[in-house]
Amino acid sequence: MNVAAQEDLADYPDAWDDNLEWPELMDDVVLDERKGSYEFAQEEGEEHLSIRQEEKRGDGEEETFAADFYRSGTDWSCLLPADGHSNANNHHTQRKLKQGNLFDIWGLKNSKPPITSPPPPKKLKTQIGPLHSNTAFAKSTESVQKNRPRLCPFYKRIPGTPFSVDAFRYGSIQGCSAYFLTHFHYDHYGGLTKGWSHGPIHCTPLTARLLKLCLSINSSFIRPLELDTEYVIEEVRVTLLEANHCPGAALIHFRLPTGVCYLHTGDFRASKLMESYHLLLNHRINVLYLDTTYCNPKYKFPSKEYVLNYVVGVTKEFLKRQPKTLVVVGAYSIGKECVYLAISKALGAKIYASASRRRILESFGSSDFATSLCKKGEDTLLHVLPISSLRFESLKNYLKQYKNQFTSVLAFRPTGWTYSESVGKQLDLIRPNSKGNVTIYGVPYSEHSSFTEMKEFVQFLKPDKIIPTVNVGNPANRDKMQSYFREWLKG
DNA sequence: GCGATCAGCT
DNA sequence: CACAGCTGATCGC
Repeated sequence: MNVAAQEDLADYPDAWDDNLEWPELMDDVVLDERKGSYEFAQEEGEEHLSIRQEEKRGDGEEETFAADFYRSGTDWSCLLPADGHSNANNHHTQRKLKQGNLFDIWGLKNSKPPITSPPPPKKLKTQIGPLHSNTAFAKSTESVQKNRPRLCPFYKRIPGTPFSVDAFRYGSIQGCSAYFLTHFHYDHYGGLTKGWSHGPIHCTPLTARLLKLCLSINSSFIRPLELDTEYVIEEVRVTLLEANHCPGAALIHFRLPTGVCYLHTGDFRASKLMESYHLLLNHRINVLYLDTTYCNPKYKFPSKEYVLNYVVGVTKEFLKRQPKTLVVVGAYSIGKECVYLAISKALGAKIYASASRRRILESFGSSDFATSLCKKGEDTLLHVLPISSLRFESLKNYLKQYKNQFTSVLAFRPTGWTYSESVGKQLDLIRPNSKGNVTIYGVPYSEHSSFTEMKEFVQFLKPDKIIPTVNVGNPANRDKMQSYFREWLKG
């Protein structure tokens, strides 16, 4: 998930009212009138304007994100089309499009020319006036003045429970006595520091180890929960399920004493295997908190296996032509390990990783890493590096360290990004970017669901209600996603 | 001086 | 736009 998107939502008044009372699931909802004044920065003024318009549309009734979802019940059609969206759309056409072209990143030939747009308005620091001063979140006036106050967005709380999910950046959350962490990625654990003392953190045993290893979280606040095991926490039955994301990532299934069931996907890549999870087969999900990272049909990518095959094939071919090649795989802290494991197994090569990365990989407790990691770069042709170092200049310099053994670099940048309608599964169309003796392949290895995978998962699950947790920062996006959900679940 | 946080960047 | 951060600057202690 993206931090900026979260921030966008954090700016969305309704989404972070800590005092928001959770409505009964299917009841009509009238949310409290928002109080407090806002001074919106120039920077995000347009966004806020569109939000405010949205709030005000209708006959004096509030039309907010939370209200939309909680009013909707099982009837998707009651989500009214927005009148005020021309504004939002305008805003988007004006937004700067400075994204690197993904065709370039993947080295695809049929690169579209970049869309030109007028330069964005100058950014100004956001300043928000006294806001939610009646909540536990209103920090000292100075910090409120200087930093935007951050209140837990409503979609990070589980109604009818004292639980929050992936919400550590908001200090002590009022009414929250158990904090859940779906997986160990910064945008989900952000805010956790070794001084954490706001309540117990529930997560998988692997994530628990990383909390201690990397963040020095006090063990007394960590509650490891085994996968596929039901725990009763605060009278709620809680079960973690494998999420097919990064190591230790879990879906969280909540079953309340009332029988109401929630599924929070955290970040996940939906798969057919999940359709055999007993909990998902046997209990109707009332609300699905869905990782909507790629909730757009333009996001298509092949299966992981397909991409791994491709990577191994490219590597073998390359080594035939250039036997003295150093193979580099880019990676974040955790995730995408399969890319270098696949190469390692195919070539029978050890994997070099920095000491800090080895500590993390070894903590996974997997026999794969126990046997395949090595401590010295000279001992193998296969290295894992931070994905940020996969640039020509950096790799050229890196190669110099090993100039006695290697004369060229073949690097893979696994990314979930794609927006190609035409490429789809045609990995043959991927072309590397080369400069001198450094070759970089961007490959579509994703640890989030493709649009189709997401759709099939939702259609299998048939939840009463879906709350997207990603890309919810602007109304147009939310409406678009809701219309997909409606389409998927109709009939 | 240190850790935490933030804007900007990829 | 977004992945999941990283970097360097700034803030608070």
